[in-house]
Amino acid sequence: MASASLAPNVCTAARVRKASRRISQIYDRELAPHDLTVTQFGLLVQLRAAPGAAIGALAESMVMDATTLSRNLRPLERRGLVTAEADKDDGRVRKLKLTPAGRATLERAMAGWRAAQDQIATALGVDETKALNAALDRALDRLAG
Amino acid sequence: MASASLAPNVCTAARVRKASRRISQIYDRELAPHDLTVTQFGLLVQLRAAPGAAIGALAESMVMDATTLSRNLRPLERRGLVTAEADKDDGRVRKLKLTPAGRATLERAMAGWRAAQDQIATALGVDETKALNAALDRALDRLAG
DNA sequence: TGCAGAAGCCTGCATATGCAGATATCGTCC
DNA sequence: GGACGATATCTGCATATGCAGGCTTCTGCA
Repeated sequence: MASASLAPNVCTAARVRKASRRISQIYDRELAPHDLTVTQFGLLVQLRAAPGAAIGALAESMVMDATTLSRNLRPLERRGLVTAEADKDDGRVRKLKLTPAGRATLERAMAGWRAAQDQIATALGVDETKALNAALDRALDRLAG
Repeated sequence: MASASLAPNVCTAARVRKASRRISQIYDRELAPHDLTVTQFGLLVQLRAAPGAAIGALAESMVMDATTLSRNLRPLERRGLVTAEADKDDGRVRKLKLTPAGRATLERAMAGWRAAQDQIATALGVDETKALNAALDRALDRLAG
């Protein structure tokens, strides 16, 4: 019988973390010529889709701690790709927006993103990629917390 | 037709990174009472399975940069859970081993790991969990590089 | 033997991640 | 109007992650 010491062989965390590292590497390398990490690219995409979002709401939608997001924004603000101005109605809230430079950088970086996405699709196959995406979506939905 | 601006909606990186954050959080919280992160727990498990492993080989098996692994070992060495001694035959190599304290810590932490694993299995269901694990394994295999 | 290239590991740099706790603001209840 | 709890964000701390570049050691070939 399988002993308890073999248990970590079925560890979901080990797998998803490995996959995250590997896949992040692929995207990071394609995005590097555009001076963006995959994290930063994702933030810009989110902000383009939801201009004026607050940090807390954005953090929740990205399944990320608000403090992490707050700090991840720092390099983008410093480079002038994102601005954060106080909400008129609620002094606690910082409303995030893409600057024109941020929008332009995102446009250019899209080519790198597509290249990375193609690498994944080529390696896994289109169907397997879709299946993986769907499985991850289901997991995220069920683990929402 | 779907415009290019919607493309990131099908981004595999965003999904796997979100899932990694969420799942890591679950494991980290269960392992925290044992003073281990999920990364550290994983390292101890690997070293128990492959005593005397070198950093490079271990890094490759964990799909992790060798420099990252090197630094991740630091807290474990400092706490006396892991030792690294020079290889007799090759002065470049550091052979990693679990100390008795490391082994004992791992034993105790196994309960936390099981609790986290149970949370995943309960939320996703056993079949879905197996399917997700299998999909991640396939992806890691195809993306090996 | 000696040297050139490879291999293994490290440091420096920058970002990524989350928890605990602090601060400021808002809303509400009295 | 003021106190109190809730909310939004930030700081301090520690670990996690990978790239560029450097040092030491090994290996193979001349």
